Amino acid sequence: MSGKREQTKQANKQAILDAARDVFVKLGYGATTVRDIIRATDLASGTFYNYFKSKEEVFQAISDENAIRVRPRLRAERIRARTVEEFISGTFRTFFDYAADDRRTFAVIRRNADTMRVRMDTPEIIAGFDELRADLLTAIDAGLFPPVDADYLMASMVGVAFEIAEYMLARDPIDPSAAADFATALFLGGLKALPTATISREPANA
Amino acid sequence: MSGKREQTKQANKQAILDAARDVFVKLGYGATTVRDIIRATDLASGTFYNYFKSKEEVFQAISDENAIRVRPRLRAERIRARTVEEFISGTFRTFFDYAADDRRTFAVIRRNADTMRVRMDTPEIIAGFDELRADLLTAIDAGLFPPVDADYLMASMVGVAFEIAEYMLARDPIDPSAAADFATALFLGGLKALPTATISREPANA
Amino acid sequence: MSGKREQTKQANKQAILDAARDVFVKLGYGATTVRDIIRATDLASGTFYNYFKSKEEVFQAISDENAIRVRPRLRAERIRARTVEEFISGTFRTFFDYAADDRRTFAVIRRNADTMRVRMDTPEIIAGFDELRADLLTAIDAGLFPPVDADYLMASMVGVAFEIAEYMLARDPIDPSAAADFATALFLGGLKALPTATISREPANA
Amino acid sequence: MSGKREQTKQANKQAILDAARDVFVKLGYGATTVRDIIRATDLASGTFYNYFKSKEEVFQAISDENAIRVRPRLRAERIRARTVEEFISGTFRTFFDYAADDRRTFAVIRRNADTMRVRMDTPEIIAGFDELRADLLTAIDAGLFPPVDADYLMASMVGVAFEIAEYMLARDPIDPSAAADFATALFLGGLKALPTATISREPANA
DNA sequence: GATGAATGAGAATTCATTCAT
DNA sequence: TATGAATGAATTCTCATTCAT
Repeated sequence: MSGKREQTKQANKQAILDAARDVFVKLGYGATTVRDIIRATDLASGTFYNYFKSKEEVFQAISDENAIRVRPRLRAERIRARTVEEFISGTFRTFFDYAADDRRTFAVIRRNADTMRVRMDTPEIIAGFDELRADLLTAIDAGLFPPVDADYLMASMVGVAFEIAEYMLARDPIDPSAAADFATALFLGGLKALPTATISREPANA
Repeated sequence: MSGKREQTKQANKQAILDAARDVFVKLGYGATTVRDIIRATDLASGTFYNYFKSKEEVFQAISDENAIRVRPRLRAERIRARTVEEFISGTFRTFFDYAADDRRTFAVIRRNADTMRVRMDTPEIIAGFDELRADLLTAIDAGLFPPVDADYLMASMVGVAFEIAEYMLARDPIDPSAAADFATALFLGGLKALPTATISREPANA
Repeated sequence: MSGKREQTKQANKQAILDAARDVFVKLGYGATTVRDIIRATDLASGTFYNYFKSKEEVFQAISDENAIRVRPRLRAERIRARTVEEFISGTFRTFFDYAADDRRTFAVIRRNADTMRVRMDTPEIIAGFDELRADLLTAIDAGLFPPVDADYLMASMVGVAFEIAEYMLARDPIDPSAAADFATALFLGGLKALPTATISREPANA
Repeated sequence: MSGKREQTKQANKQAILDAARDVFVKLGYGATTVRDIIRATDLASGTFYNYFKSKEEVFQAISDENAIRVRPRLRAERIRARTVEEFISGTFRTFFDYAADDRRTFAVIRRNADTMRVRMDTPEIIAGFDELRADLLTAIDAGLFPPVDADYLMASMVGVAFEIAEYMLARDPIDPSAAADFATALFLGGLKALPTATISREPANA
């Protein structure tokens, strides 16, 4: 299971994943072909099929790899939360920290092409949304949250998280903490609770 | 200008757009080919190219058509707004009404493929985001809004609008008013201002 | 036959021929399409077919137009010739003068593309070759020429004329007289009769 | 390097070249499509593109293959030449021998289509012209030739060689020796040095 | 398992030509 | 006659996938 053979196998698989991530970011998912991915490795075309069935599968593997990495952290934050504040701020903080850390992979699912902007949610990511929803329901049951529409609340958190992340990553320096503060304040107190800022007139370009 | 010739041209162009919208919804943008679109019309393959250069162009035409239709309405709402409440609620109400009305087109840009969920923002849509941002800045200048981070606030509104719309459209009956109330309350007062609801345990499937 | 209608017809036909000549020179015969020719006029595509059946026909019309223009001159020179010298020098002189005058059209049949060099002989041009051959036979019969292989002599004259013309047109200034002198001397006395020249080491690039 | 794989590759490439040559001769370069070439092999369409990018590339490969074969022979003749006679006669003799030997390939670059006659010179052929020009300059420097216009002399030899070859190949029997004698005599002594012949009144049809 | 050439279905696109206006 | 959009056959070319080595 961990002989030399096994090592090569792992190395090949990883080489494909790494190459694919780069190519997806560069060309976009739609325009990427299996050939493009292979060309970005030093493997032969046939070898690809020893590891993946299609570019879809590679894409999911990359995307899942990350969802799987961040989901448990998000869960842990929410389970540990004793107050609404902790639930909300823990979730956003973890998410933005992760997005900042792993922004190359983030770029795979959230791509700004020449003209179009695309966001792709894989099953694993969507499962993360369901998890959030379930945790919200649990929190409502526990009396932590008022009995609000859990779908819409989940949707709101997801929408704010992904959309702000986009603009956060376009800034220099990248400041996940500020992003988390903003989102948290919004959810806890609405507009009037938001941190005030020096306003920039530059056009946003995420 | 309105001879039989001109009429036929308009009809053909519209036939392609209609067919394309259907095919995009059915197969997803990525999987759709120009051939698929042509096959869904009763036109000859060459005719497609008299009107569009590629499926990208058709997609943009469809997407833009709608952005162009809803953007002025959104602007009007925001310009008319005399209070924060009007600004926020007017924006969401208009957006969700539009999404409910034109949900077929909405499905084109926000599509649930076999497994993946994709959202695509065309330049025209993105221009709508910039417009919102500009209006927020104006409102801040006018003292209507506190001086908050306009990019993040715009991002939050966009994220919440698109994400809630998704779940709203999955419900029966579709209730844009409730969606608008939810989003508005969130932005005006945060979580504790949200309308309470009878909680459904069914999994959300947007 | 010469009403306004007739004038327009002639003008249209000429417009097509002119445009075609330009396009043939620019793109080469092979790469040129009927659409390219039409685009270079301000006529509609259908109009083309009122005048020509295909690009082949246009090409031939252009090529023939010229062959028809120069062939009688060549004939006249040869018929008038009372000596071998007059026959040879008259032929070359007329040919090179024509090539220099009408070099734009000459470029249509003798094109230097990026990499390849192409020469195309239309039936009208080939008929000109046959005419030369016939005149040579007449001259042999008349005792003007020795009884040599008329085909090969004709071929030699044609080969020398077209090939030298190529290089002549690449020079600045273009000197048809020098070209004619060279070719004439070669045919009358061979190498040792050739005019001596200051030798240029620059690579020839015809 | 010479496994079964490598053998198959060579065989496939050659099969394409052979098929292409046949098709070019049959249909003419202009009318030939990549499909035509593929159809003339028993390979799959995609295979063509493993070896060549376009019909242009195949054409050049065929044409170059031959230019490369004959050029060294021509050079050798000219370098070995100790007199003008040897230079001229060696060049023509070698050229006409080659044309007679390899007349199938010769037909590719000098083709009589339905109506038009086309001659195409690829870069490799043109390089052969430059080589001749360089050798002429060397010979002039060496005092072998008088200081004549090397471009025009080269052009004359090329023109005569290709044009006579055309008619030579149309005869039965094909007699490269006679062709060489004719061309050599022309260049050495002009018209009056040409071999006399029994005159045929049949129209030449090259 | 790795290789990489062969495969051939099928996608995009062009283009000559027609024909209703 | 002129127009120019529609036509659809035909062509180029790509690409996922297979399979002999």
